[in-house]
Amino acid sequence: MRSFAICGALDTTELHELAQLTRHVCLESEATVFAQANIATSFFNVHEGTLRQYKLLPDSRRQILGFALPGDFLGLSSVPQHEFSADAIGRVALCQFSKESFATFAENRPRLLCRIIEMAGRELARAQEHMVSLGRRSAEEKVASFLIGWRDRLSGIGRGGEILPLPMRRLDIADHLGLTVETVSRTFSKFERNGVIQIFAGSVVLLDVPRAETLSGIVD
Amino acid sequence: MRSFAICGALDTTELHELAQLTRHVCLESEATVFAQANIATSFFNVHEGTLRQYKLLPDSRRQILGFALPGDFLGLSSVPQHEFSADAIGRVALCQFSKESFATFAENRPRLLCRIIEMAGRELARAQEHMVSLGRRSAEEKVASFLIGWRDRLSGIGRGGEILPLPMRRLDIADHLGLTVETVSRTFSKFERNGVIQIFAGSVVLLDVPRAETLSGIVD
DNA sequence: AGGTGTCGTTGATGTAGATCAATCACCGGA
DNA sequence: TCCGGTGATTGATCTACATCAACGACACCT
Repeated sequence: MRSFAICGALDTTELHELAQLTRHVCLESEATVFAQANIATSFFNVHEGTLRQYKLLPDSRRQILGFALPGDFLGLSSVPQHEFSADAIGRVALCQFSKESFATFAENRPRLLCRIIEMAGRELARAQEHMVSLGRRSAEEKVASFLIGWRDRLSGIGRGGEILPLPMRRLDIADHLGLTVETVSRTFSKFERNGVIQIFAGSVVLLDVPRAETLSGIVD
Repeated sequence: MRSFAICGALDTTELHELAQLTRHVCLESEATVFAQANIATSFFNVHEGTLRQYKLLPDSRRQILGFALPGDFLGLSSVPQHEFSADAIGRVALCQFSKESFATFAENRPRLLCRIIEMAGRELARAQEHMVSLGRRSAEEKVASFLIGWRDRLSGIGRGGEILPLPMRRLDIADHLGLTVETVSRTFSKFERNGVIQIFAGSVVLLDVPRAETLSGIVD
């Protein structure tokens, strides 16, 4: 439970009470947590692993909205149906709450509600930053800022380190950045040729962070 | 005050109390409400008019995140600085609250907090839908889905009607959709040629909504 | 009325990234 | 061991949209 990001807003008694409402779920790779347009009956909290959250167009084009990591909240929706789909990249452990019982629990706990607002704000900020990438950055800038952003998120949950794991496939990165696999692959190769990164199976090493930051268009 | 979207969560006494914290502000066209990276000291609620919310890259590329309309909340941020800039498109009337005093007021009013969570969820959903446009839709689809979405938002606040006002300039639409002015203009012209819309200064009429919906890629 | 600035539109041309296609590495199963 | 499937990479070609350029319609000022 200690990885549950909203727990900071709860005391020991409350934590115990919340634990009563929690169901622990483990998912195999590629398993679906929920699908777009399904009725949302549960919230989820990521305990371990990585998920992709995505929307599909009728002709099966896909936009990956983001990747969820431990501590992230899933299914916070203002409408009864899920607005997007979510599935597991590799094995994933989740905490599941019924929407109803969680709502009852949270209803009269302002500190918890404030924490949720704060998390929603953070998520919105990430979405906005991503809109900049999708709308106004070149392929190189998209890939570079993705790598920097991914590294920062991982360090934010204490998973920082020399090697940067990339559990998602190239196609996922492409569908996240509004590019094709080929362009993502070419950009990775180019970065490696230029000594910015080193590519391994399922991970990269950021050899030249300042360079990557420049390429990402964060700095002038 | 009645247009304040969060008011539904308050009783008459509370409304009165909140009114004490409110400062009414009027802005001329092009006036800035707040700028990216400025310290956020206030929340705003749009009372009348339209605003653009945008992020700038160092080289002055711009991504318009969205347009704010009456009832919308501005400045809900998880960090002390504003994450984006906001300025007026035409004359705008706002309600301003100091962040601090609003926080104190909201702190122990769970119903209000829930309302804010709901609004944040709605905003996040809009952002996600927009990511699909930016990442995976063609220029035509972007423009068509923008028109449909704009119409729906206006009807949602009781401003629906035959003619669809577009207070923002073509450049704003371009920076919103990740296109250039020229492409937006060409697409508008094409739609008009094909009898989908009729163009006027500052507005359009949607002549063929089903067609526009098809073009937007919402339907097959 | 003439001058100046902004905005929208249209045309000609260029290019970043998509599409099409082939190859290679890797893995799990027969 | 061979074989089929998936993912990553690279090359050749194509195209949607950007870029560059020009012009017309207004609005505002003097």
